[in-house]
Amino acid sequence: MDVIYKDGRAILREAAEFEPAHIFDNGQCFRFIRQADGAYHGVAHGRFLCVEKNGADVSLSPCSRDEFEGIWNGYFDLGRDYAKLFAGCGDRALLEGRKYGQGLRVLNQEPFETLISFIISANNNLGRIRGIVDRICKACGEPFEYAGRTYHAFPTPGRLATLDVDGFAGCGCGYRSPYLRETARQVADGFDLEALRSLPYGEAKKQLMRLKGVGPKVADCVLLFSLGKADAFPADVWIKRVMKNLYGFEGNDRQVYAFAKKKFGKNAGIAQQYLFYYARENKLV
DNA sequence: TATCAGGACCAGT
DNA sequence: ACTGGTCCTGAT
Repeated sequence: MDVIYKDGRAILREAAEFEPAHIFDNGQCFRFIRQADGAYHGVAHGRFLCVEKNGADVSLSPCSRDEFEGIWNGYFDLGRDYAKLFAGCGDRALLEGRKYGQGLRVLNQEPFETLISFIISANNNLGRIRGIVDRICKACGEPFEYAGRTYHAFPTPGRLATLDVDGFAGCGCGYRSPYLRETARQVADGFDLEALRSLPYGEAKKQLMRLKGVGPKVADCVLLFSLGKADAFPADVWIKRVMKNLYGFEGNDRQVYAFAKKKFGKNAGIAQQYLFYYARENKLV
């Protein structure tokens, strides 16, 4: 990946495998919002970032060399060569999905933010999840200024644990409020999310599911989107429909995972993201 | 002990 | 009336 630094920006040259819309509007991330001019504005790692595509180049700003190498390179999973992914897999649906979804990348987000966001995602839709997460950040996330505007970092576990159930409910969390309060408190009290990185997939998933509001689907999302487990395969109602329609496979979460692991290998979770595109293009969902 | 099915559940569109 | 699931309960 060719990167140049200029005027406080990092510019990725000829970034065919980086398409902001496919990255930010696919449901993995809730804090980057499309602006009227097509750029995406968001907050991660306690800082503001503007992401926009200019022709074949991608611009990240503000972004110094240190910020790129220390934060965004990892956040956007730029160490992985997506062009080579599944190239020889021979699976028609997946290759079609790759084509339609080119430029999609699986982010490496912050584990606590991902955990809380996906507890909120249960029985919910993208627009509403964004609203709830935004209100939570405004309620107790650290404020900071950028270009004359105020933004909020995602709350630390300690800060989020100061919200009571009514506080969560006031942000629109509904019946999830007690789950969120309990989970925030558990993490604030020492539940070590980072430690899960070094555990094998199955063990890490079991640990996550001890937290309130975390079932198999939410656990897989946290593992895939924030803990580097590319084989985690979130089995939601949509992907189950895809599995049935494309592969004639039906089963419970565990069976879907086993099938996906066998079929798509160690990057099954990334394959899952592309399969959505195939399904969408073919009006299967 | 493990697995499974069924109902309840906020709130915005 | 619908929603990118989870919790709880009771049954096998």
